[in-house]
Order: sequence, then structure tokens, then C-alpha cells
Amino acid sequence: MSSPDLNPPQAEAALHTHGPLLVFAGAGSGKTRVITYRIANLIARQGVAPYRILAVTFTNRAAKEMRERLGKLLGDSIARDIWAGTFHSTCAKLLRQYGESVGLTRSFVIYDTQDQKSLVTRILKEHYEGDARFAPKQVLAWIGKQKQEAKSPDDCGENTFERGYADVYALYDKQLRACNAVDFDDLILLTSRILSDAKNPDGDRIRNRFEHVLIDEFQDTNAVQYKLMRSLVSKHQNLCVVGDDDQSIYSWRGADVRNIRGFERDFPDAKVVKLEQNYRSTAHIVGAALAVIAPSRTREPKELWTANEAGEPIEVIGLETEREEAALVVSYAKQAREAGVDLRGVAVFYRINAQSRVLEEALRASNIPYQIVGGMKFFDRAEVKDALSYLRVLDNPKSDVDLLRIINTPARGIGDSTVDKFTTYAAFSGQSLTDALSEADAIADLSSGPRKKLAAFGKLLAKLRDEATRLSPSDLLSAVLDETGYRTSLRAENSPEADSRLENLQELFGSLRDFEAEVQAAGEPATLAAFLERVSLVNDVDQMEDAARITLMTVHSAKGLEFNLVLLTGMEEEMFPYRGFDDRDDAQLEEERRLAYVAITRARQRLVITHVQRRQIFGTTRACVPSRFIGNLPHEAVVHRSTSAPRPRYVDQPGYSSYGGATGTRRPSDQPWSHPQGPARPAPPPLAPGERFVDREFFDEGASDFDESPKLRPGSAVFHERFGHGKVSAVGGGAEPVVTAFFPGWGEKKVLIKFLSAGGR
DNA sequence: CGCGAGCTCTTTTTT
DNA sequence: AGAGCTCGCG
Repeated sequence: MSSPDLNPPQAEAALHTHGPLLVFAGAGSGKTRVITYRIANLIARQGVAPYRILAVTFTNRAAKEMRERLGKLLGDSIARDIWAGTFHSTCAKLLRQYGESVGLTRSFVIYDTQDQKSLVTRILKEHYEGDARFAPKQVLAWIGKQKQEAKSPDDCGENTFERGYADVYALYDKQLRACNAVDFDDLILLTSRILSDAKNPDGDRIRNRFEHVLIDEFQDTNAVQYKLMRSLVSKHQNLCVVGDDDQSIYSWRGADVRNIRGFERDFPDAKVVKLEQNYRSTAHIVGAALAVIAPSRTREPKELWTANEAGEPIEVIGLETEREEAALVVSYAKQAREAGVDLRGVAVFYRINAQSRVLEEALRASNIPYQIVGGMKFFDRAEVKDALSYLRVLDNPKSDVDLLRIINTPARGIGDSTVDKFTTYAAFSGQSLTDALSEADAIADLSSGPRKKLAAFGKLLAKLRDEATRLSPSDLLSAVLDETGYRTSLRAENSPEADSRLENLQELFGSLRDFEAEVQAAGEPATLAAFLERVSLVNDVDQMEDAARITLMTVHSAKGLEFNLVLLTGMEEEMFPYRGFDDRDDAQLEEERRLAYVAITRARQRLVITHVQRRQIFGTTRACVPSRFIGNLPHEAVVHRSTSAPRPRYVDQPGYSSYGGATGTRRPSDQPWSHPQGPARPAPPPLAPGERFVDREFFDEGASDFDESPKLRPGSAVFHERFGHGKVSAVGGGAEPVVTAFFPGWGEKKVLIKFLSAGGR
């Protein structure tokens, strides 16, 4: 296997067989090739049984691709036996088999974000009526964080405030178990518990099962995942982790880049290999990526390089508005299509999903075939979730969240007050809602009408559950849609919206059919449970179609993918690096920088970067200046174009020193960006309330084409009679001249601009 | 009880 | 800008 297929470090990694191995795999350095060759080597030369190899990937799509490649090297029947999947899907599979000791039966369901929210809302209503301390979203974020750090309710809650959260956490977990349900974080956490419980024989069973463990995208593992991994390999230490600290972009969901940076501390015997030659991109693109990541403070030392030719220069294009930007994307796509380029190789990236709509509209209007990854997911649509809730509650009767979702969908006269009394009864008698349904006649609080309706609903479900034992999953779905009247009620609406819902249900049916065919082809039974699990754990990248269309997605979704032509849009301060409501700290800014690095390194041949002067987003118009990351690009690798004359802009824009080639190659400083207009601007005298805010210095000189209201922008310092000094967080568009501003001591306030004056400090 | 209008609130990135 | 929610009416 020291073949010409692999360069020396690649071969070194691929031929490693025992003990811990850390592979730093630079972008485009042939990582997947190394992983597949290494697994092939373990099987073909070392005689390791394929089913004793676990390969954890970041997406199910990556797992599938790995399997396909291995299929070519070793044959499909061997490749099929390898355990390959994400942390979440692997753990789900293990819990189906070994979940009993942590309180799960085989038919447990996986609650998604929406389900979690409805469960927590119900708990808060029941136990904390009227307590404003708890907002479901915040509580869930906090619980998620604890779970990602492997903390149980008893392990957390240092102060009173957190203690309150910990109590909700305990109730929430109790409810989940009562529902025979888990959330995403539980998949990892519960598996980890099984493994680290010395008294649990299942832990050893799992451990013994895997002789070799491989983890890809290791820089994006969190604390529980790390813990799980350590106990998984504690006996044999046959562990190979592959990653790139420069591509760590998931700290916001608990990923800890220290897992990769500190790997050698926990595994002192680890062999370390660095893959530094990039085979993917042109030299210009590699150079651009390096220049963007270079100012990063904390990096594992490594040198990415390429022997590829320089290629086309990177185009940086300035436009007026997001609509023009979309038109530019269309024109590049058209150009590509007319040149006979395969549209599969073209991608459009953006920082946040909200940017996709304008792009989508423009592409649709121009008949350019495209697909969008992310955003509103198919399986998140209300009608699809309704149908799935029926299936889930048939499979797992204890799932109260699902039962509540469908108890009055379609409307069957069971209103809120009936539901309240019913759930109270169930809680009081300690039953699941499904069980309580069969006693509907005995609920003293209810009058005969609601009792009858509940009982009828219970009979309907019982009938369907009976049919479920005989029908295939797809036939069961048909039965559900018919017998519940769901289809009929949508047809009766006779509206375009209802028609599109019916189409979506048809699509769900189709996808269930596809699933059955696929699973049966692999010689396995197509169970409803397996389908529901797959639906819970697929992401949009997994679902990406391999059709001849261009692809639109966030930079996060693009991780691990590559395209011949990448159009990277919205490269403006505040958008990318993104700044939401709050200022960000250095660590967050570093992550934005790594995100930009990921974006650039997805491109093979051509990279086009666009930025606009003003952008309409979240209902307001923002003035925009080019991103500091544009300022980092090496002069010689870039051509600048603009559809309009350059306009004046803030000269002290941090991290951005040259635009249109004005000042050349000076390395920009990389300061926190919280004050784009620069610190310590002299304060103009406050105006009397009622006077208009017209401080020229605060606004862009070239912005006369804005609209009628004064040109405050996020970050502008303002003064208000009552609230004092503050900072604008958003500018309200439309007729009302209002802005949202943050005032220390008062919080976010929406105020009329006429009551504001320019306020320095 | 169900529906609709108006209101508020949010607005990163996702398994 | 958009979704989701609450409130009031039929």
C-alpha cells in the first residue's frame, strides 16, 4: 500500500495500525483517501473484521461516501459491514440494542427541537405557572449545554439561579423517560453513561465490539463525545482521529477545539501525522485561504501548500444591493451553463439562511436549476410533522408530545380546555396520555361531549395500531391519512396552500416507499421504527441530490464539500464576520475567521466573493462595508470589480485597509469589531428632543440614496433624554423613523429617531 | 370551540 | 420580513 496513490505522510497514516493516531488534515489534503485506505488496510492486510471497525463521520452523507469508496476497494458486502455514521446515528443504533439500562425500550423516539420546546413549555406551565424566570428557549439552551458537558441535573446548578434551571432539567428528563423519548444530546450522553458505568455489562459488550475506532472532523467534537470516545477505546487504544483545528466552526454547539489540540496530552503515545499538501484548489485559492486564516491567534503549527497552478485570480465584486448580488449570481450561473459547465460543481454560499431568499427568487425567475440545503427542512413542515406524529405515537404509545400534536389535528372538537383537563387527569393518575385515553369516560371534570370525542379518538388510534401490525409502513401512512380524515380536511380547504400540503404528504409517502425499497434491497426488514429514526437524524447535506443544479447553502453546511466554482456572498462586516445582537468576543471572531477559511477552501477552480453597499435583512436596511476578510486577501491573487463608484467609507474600519487597491498589501490589524466606526469619536452636541438627527459624520456620505430617514446604523452611538447613552442595534425600515438601540440599564429599546441625538461617550 | 386579525417577538451557524 | 402567538369574535 506504499503505492503511488499516496504521498509519504498519507501513506504513513494509512499504514498505521495499532495505538492512537492523530491526523492533522489540511483542507483538500486527501483526507478521505487516507481514511478509506487505512480501513482497507486494516481489513485486507491486518485481518480485522469489518464489523469491528467503527468510523464516525460528521454527516451521514460522508459515511455513505466512505462506504461507497470502500466498496470499490473491498467489495460492497464487506463495506456494508463496517459501522459508519455520525455520533448521533451510531449512538441511536447502540441504544436500540442496549438502551434498557438507561430506561429506554427499543421503540424510543427522538425528539427534535420543536418537540423539546413543546415538552418544556408544558412542564413550565404545569410547575412554574407565571414564573417569568424561565423562557423555554433559554432553559433548553442551558440544558443542552449541561448535557454536552456530560452533566446530570445533580451535577449542575451552583447558584440559586442555576439551581432553578437544574430543577427544570430534572423534570424535563423525567418526562422524556416517561415518554420513552430522548433528545439529540441524550443519544450521546446516555450511550456514554452505559460505557462509563463499570457495573453495566453492556458497556463492555459495546467496548469489545469495536476493535478500531476512527473519528473524522475531530475538531468539532464536544465534551460528551470525547468522553464517550475515551471509554470506547480504553482497552485497546486503537483510535484514529482526523481533523483540522483551522476548520473548527461548531463551538456554539459545544464543540471544543481543545479536544484536538490537547489530544497528545491525553494520548501521549499518539503518532501524529500532518497532511499539508492541498490537491484540491488552485494556488491562488490556497493562498487566499492561508492569508485569511493567518491572523488567527491560536493555531496548531502547520503549513498548507499546493503544487497546483495559480489558476484564475479570485474575483471580489462590490455591488449596491442584495438584489444586484443575486443578479450577479444568476449571471455567473448562466455563464456556466452556457459554457457547458456541470452545474453540480457550482455553489453559492452565505453566512445565514435568511440571505437565501433573495438568491432563490432570482434563480427561480431566471430558470436556473438550483437546490437549497438547510433552512426550513422538509421534515419540519407542519403537515409532515403531523403525519410523523401519528406514526410515532402508533409505534411508541407513550410519546405524549406526539399525541398532543395530533389530538385535535385535523380538528375533531377537542379544544384547549378539554386537552387541559385531560392532561391533568393523566398526570394525576400517573398514566401516559394514550393510556388515559381509554379511560376518557371516567374523567369527572369533563362533560359528555368532550368525553365522547376523546373516547372516539382513542378508538381511532387503537384501530390504527391494530392495522399497524399488518401493514407495511407506507400502507400504514396511507391508512392514517385516510382514516383520520387528514386528507379529506385538506382537500376540503381547496386552497393552494392545502394543495401544497397534500403534495408534501405525497412526497413523504414517496420517501417512505423509497426507504422500504432501499432497506429491503439490503436484505433487512423495513420497519417503521427504522424509518422514523432515519427521519430524525438526517440533515440536509445528507439529503443533497446529485442532480445537475447549483447548490445554495450556508458555509456551515458546506464543510466537507467541494465545488469547482464557489460564489461566496455577503462578505461584509456584520454579516461575515456575523454580528447578531451582542458584540462578540475574540474567540467568536476567531471562529468567524475559520468559517471564512472553510468557505474559501471549498473552491477548486474559481472563487468569486461578493459584497454589497446596503442590504435589506430582518426587515431593515443596513449600510455595509466590505468584510475585513476581504482585506486579508493577498493582493496578487485578487481582482476587484465594482458595479458602482467606490464610495467614502470609514477609514479606521478595523482589519480592513485596502479596497479597490487603494493602499496595497499592508497587513490589516485584527481588532475586535465592536465599534466599526472607530473608538472615541468626538461627540456632537446633543440635540433637543424633536430635532432630527443629522450628524453627517455618523452616516455614509454616499448614502443619499437610502431612504428618507436619517442614516443611523447598527453600532451608532446615540443619546436619549430618558435612557441616556446607547448603541443602535437595528434600524427600523418603513415609514416610521425608529431604531432599536441598547441602553445600559434599560436594555433594548425601540425609539423614534426624533428623540435621539448623536451620543459619544 | 374554531377561526382570523393583529400583535409581538426574533434574527447565526445544526446533529 | 416573517413566524408564532394571543386575544376577541362568531
